[in-house]
Amino acid sequence: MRVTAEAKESTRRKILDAAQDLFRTTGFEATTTRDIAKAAGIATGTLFNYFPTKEAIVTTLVVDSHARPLRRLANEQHESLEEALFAHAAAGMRLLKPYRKYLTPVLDTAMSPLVEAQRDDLGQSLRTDHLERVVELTRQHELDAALTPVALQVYWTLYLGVLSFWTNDKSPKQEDTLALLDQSLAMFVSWLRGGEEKSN
Amino acid sequence: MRVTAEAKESTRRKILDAAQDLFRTTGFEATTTRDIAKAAGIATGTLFNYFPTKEAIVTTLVVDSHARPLRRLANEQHESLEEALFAHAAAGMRLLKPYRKYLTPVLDTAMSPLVEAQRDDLGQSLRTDHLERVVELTRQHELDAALTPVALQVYWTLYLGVLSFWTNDKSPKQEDTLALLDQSLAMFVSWLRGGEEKSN
DNA sequence: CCTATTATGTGAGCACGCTCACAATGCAGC
DNA sequence: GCTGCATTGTGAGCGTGCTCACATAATAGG
Repeated sequence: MRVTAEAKESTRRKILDAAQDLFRTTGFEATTTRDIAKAAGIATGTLFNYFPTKEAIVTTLVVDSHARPLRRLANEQHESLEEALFAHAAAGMRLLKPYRKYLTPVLDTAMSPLVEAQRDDLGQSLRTDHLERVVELTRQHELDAALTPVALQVYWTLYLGVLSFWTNDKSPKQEDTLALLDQSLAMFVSWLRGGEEKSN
Repeated sequence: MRVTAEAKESTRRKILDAAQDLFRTTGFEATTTRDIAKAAGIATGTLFNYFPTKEAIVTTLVVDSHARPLRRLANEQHESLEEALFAHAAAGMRLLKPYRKYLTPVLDTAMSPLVEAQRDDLGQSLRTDHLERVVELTRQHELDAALTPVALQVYWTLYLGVLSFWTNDKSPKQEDTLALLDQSLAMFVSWLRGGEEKSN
């Protein structure tokens, strides 16, 4: 069961490579599953032996890009929580950058604000990993008491809003997106501080 | 050209009624355009003479529900801006309530956070009308200086996040959604206040 | 080695949203 | 009324994403 396993992995890679290539050049929606199969040199049926849906392919591409978890810059101390969260979000977006143009299907499903909406648990890790780090950073700034489930829900909504905006950002270096991110996080953090004061 | 016009309007209504009925009982995705056509007593081709896409049908249902603009409670004065915005959003959701279960396609397209993503201008009014009232209320509380385009973008993101959550809210009376709305607006308004202070 | 069993590949075919060439219908000008 | 034009209705058919009954290939047991 070694030849088989290798062949299987090779087929999987061929699909992902072909898909990535086509998505980049032709776009997600304009690319047909038949196109991907042909480019990978397999039958359409085979493609669906490896991925349950077309979306699962693009989601896998995105998730795989997060496999090597950005070394967390050791513990590069950021002055403020804003700065730390900004750096964190920006790092996530750096990983997502190659997929920016066809991120929409991933946002709609795998990263949906609704936990219950997760069709598969493929994208689950994107959300939980990101949020875990948010919790960690918040704790470092001793504001974690304010991080209720609702607060996390609000954070994720804001982050998705930023990503969604980013998808179509026409400004030269997407600086509009960074501005939106900055404002969103400033609002979020100052809200956390407010909640904390009350509870003290 | 009277008989014709009447007939046309009648067909349009038959489609909308049939669609609303089927969406409610069967759900948006499980309902086929062929089903709608059959229920309306027309051919599938005819259906697409009236609505360009299946989504346009559900969007039309939602937009039509906003046709009779909620009388604005005269000018029922709310103590705080939070309360006013909460009442405004809650009023919007009261209108949307019949469509809660199949609101997702509308959120994804017509109400998308990306203005550029609007395929047609059908849902445009949903966004602009809602935001106009937000501007108006904010002005009444003399905080409109802080209402930058970015701030409006943030507001709309938060509102969509609440609606998206609402879509799947399993809590008995959707009180979780109201809590989320409350928190989101509190955060937003206190952020506006902060921005205002600086600019004064 | 040969056979039985399991894993993988295949493409015709399904149901869907939507289109288009054409048929039926309604109405104006005579 | 009849004819000609415009408007509305029709359903076979297209291209999707995806499925399934089956073919093929690879491994394990003897």
